[in-house]
This record gives sequence, C-alpha cells and structure tokens, in this order.
Amino acid sequence: MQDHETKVDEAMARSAKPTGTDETQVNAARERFQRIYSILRGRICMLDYPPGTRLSEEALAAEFGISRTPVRRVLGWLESQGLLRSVQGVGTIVTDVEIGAFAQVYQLRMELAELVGKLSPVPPSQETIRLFHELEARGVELVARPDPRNFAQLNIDLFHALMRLTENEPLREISERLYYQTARIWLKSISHMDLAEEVAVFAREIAEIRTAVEIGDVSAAAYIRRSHISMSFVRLSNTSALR
Amino acid sequence: MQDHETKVDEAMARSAKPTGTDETQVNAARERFQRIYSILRGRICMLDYPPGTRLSEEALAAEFGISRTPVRRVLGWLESQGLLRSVQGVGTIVTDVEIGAFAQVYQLRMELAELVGKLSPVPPSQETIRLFHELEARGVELVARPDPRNFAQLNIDLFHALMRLTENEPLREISERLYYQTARIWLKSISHMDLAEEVAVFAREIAEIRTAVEIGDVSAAAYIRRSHISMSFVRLSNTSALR
DNA sequence: TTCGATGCTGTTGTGTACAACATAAGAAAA
DNA sequence: TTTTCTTATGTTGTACACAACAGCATCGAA
Repeated sequence: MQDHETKVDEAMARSAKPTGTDETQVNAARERFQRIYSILRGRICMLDYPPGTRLSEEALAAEFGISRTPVRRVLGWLESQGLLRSVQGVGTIVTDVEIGAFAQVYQLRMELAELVGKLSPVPPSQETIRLFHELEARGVELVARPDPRNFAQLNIDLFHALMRLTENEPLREISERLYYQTARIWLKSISHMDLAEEVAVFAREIAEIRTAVEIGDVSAAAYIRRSHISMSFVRLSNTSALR
Repeated sequence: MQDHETKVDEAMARSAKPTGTDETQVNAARERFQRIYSILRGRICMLDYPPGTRLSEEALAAEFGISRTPVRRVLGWLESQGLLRSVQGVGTIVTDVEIGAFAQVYQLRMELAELVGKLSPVPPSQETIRLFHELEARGVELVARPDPRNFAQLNIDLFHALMRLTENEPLREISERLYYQTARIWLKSISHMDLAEEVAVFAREIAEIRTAVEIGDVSAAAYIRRSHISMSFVRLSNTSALR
C-alpha cells in the first residue's frame, strides 16, 4: 500500500547514473517504464489479473496513453521474470504455477530466507526497527479486521522490509523474483483457507521477527522467517487448495 | 563448444506447447529469438564483447538480416539479466561488475552450489555419467594444451552438466543467471593469473566431481563444487586482478 | 588562450502500418 | 448429423520512419 507502487526495481536502481543531473531527474522514459512495470506486476500478484488472463497490448497502450511499443518493453520484462507469456496470434497470458514448481520455489525460498542472516547481514537501523513496528501494528489491525487484499499487501511489505536486513544485492534480486512468482498463488489459495487463522499466524510471525530485529539478531529473524515459510507451505498443502 | 549455442533457455523451454504441431516446429520466431539470445550471451561471456563495449542495434540487425525490432527484444532480455544496459542517446553497453558485487555473487553462488545436492537431487543417469567422463577428458586435454577460450568453454559446459544433478528448476534458473553474470569477470581475470596452474586445478575439480557423480553421491559433488568456487574466489582475490 | 554556445552526428525510444499467426465460427459436403 | 474446409477476427511479431536525447566538435566571443 505504501512503498510498493513507487518502489523501483533494484536491477535498474543500481544504474541510473546520468552525467551530472539531479539523480532524481532520470530519463523520464525510465521512470515511466518503472511505473508501468510496478503497476502491472502489482496487478498480477494481487490477482487483479488472475492466472490465465489475456492482456491486450493495445488496451494497455490506450490505458497509459502511449503506443504499443513501450508497453511491449514492459511486457517483455515481465515475461523474463516468468509472470507472463506472449505467443503470437494468441495473446499475452498471465502464467500459472503448477503444484510441482510451486513446491520447488517454496523450498528454494526457504533456503534463501535463511541466507539473509548469513550473507552480509546488516545491523538494523532505528528506521528499520521502526518500520517493523509499523508492520506489527498493521498486523494487529489486520487481525481485528481480516481482509485478503490488505493481507496480501502486508505480506509484500514485510518481504521488502526483510530484504533490508541483507546487503547482498544479488540475494535480494533473486529473492524478489521468486517471491513475486509465488505470491499470487499463495493469495489465490488463501480464499480456500481459514482467513482469520492465517492472519493470526502471520501477525505472530511479524511480532517474532520484530523482536529479533529489535535486538539486532538478523540471523534469528531469518530463521523465524524460514520456519514460517515452511509452515505456510505445509498448511497450503494440507488444504489441497492448490488445484 | 557443444550444447551451449544450441541450448535453449529454461525460462522459455518450459513453455512451447503449440496446439498440435510437431513440438519441434515451434514458432520459428521463438527459435530465432533463442538463437540470437544464445549467440549474444555467448559473445558477452566469452569476452568477444568485453565490458564497456557499445553494441549497435542497427549493426546487429544487419548482421542477422532482420530489423531493429526483434534485436531490441533480445537486448531487452539480456538487459533484464544484468548483462547489458541501454541508455537513450548513448548506446547499449555491456555491463561491468564492480569488485563488491562480484564478491556478493560468488558468496551466493557458493550457497546455491551446495543446494544442488540438497534440493531435488537427481540420481545421475548413465548418460550423465558419460557426460562427466567427457568433460574430464577435455580437462586432461586442456592441461596438455592450455588455452583461455577452451578453458572458458569447458567451464561453461561443466556448469551446465552440474545443473543436471538437480530437478529444482528455479534453482537452475537462478544459478544460471548468477553464473553468466560472473563468468566473464572470471575469464578476464584469468589472463592475469597462472593459466597452467588454474587449468590443472580445474582438471582436478572435474575429476573429483566425476568420481562423486559416478557413485551417485550428488551431495558430495555439490560440496566439491562449492569448495572449488570458494577457492577460486580466494585465488582471484589474491592476484588482485579485479581492477 | 579560454570559455561558452551551437550545431552535427550517432544512438536509443516511440509511433504506426502491416505481416504472420491462431482460433473460432460458419458454411458446405459427406 | 457429422466432419472438414474456409473465412473472419483478433492477437502478437516485424519493419520502418521519425522523435528525443547525449556527446563531441566546431566556431565565436571574451
């Protein structure tokens, strides 16, 4: 809800070094690209575009007031991230993830979550600690009034907060890619589960992680995260909500 | 030298399911895309296009007998993989990797190499074992006649062979991405090192891995690989060939 | 001599028309 | 009725012309 839409992709952020301009006054073309990229990725992982949806390049071009060309550039990136698939004569389809691949991604995400505490962990700043407190507060609020969409957004924001705990940039990129590949599948399954219970568990996860972050134990936070990813997957599997 | 150029990217391979055609008779547009993508990626990581090189879309279009449009699609993918960077008014430049990021990628690659033995390890088939024997033979030959380019190619082929030891597709993708990000930097540094010694060490690595693979101990092979990645990085750092 | 402006050149970014392609509907034949 | 061929329609892929932009050289003025 907050820094998601405006957040720039790391892969591009670590560039953008114009000759001598203001650093914020980037090309404006790049800025627009990032904007549309974030918007579409958000729609995909918030299930505004459920798996199987056919996106029309022309419709998107009209929506953003540009031609198909820059739209195609964005769609190409999303395709390279595995979120879309374009086939000539058919359309650009939002990908789905079969159960097998889903399990593999979750396994890998567990390991990467643990690595956050091992590879270049960064001592949490006061601002970071405050951020986790905010997330915890939002978690409490969510328990009071459960809502799938807010749940998903809080999940996304927690992920980005956790990425601040490591300075290993490649680890961030990889983790983000895998996260966005599975986030929508997880969200889709939530509707088949006990929302109140899931929200409660998630709120406890945030509280535990916040505790670890507050005392500066990034490694502990990483292990907590890992265990919760693991348990989340087990619960998902038990409900057999995956297809 | 063998299956590299013709190898299709996993991200695309796990698609390509036309209605009822021959399965090999894919779009031809996709095929061409894959072909050019592999060629350019090969040139980048074999230092035919050293870091800093400015690629011309028009020149590439002329070379492949097509227009700029499909070339731009390929360049877009390479940019999303972190191998290129396009800026308006300047050109498309082959990226370089600064020493800090290089170390981070190596750290991560070490962990991922270990994961190959943990996540969905697959018992080596007879064909796989034979493949490793071939690699070992090429290693022996390389020791007899050291050559940087053959060294690089054998390195690439060993990497792809190792990827056959896990069925975890996301792990493969991620590892491949990181490998290609650092392969050219490693190759660039080789020229500042003792080629004969590096080749000898590498040949021993292949032999060790082959031994582990032959008895079906994928986990051991993964640990061997991990340790060699680690040692390779230490040697690279000692020569301070990185800038 | 030095500094600055200004045009020149080459690059990527964008818009647009058309080609290639897949799908479904419909008509015609068995 | 069923099957098959044809055609209509909508999609992505490609080519090409032009706009936007950055860098450099050249010229001019202080």
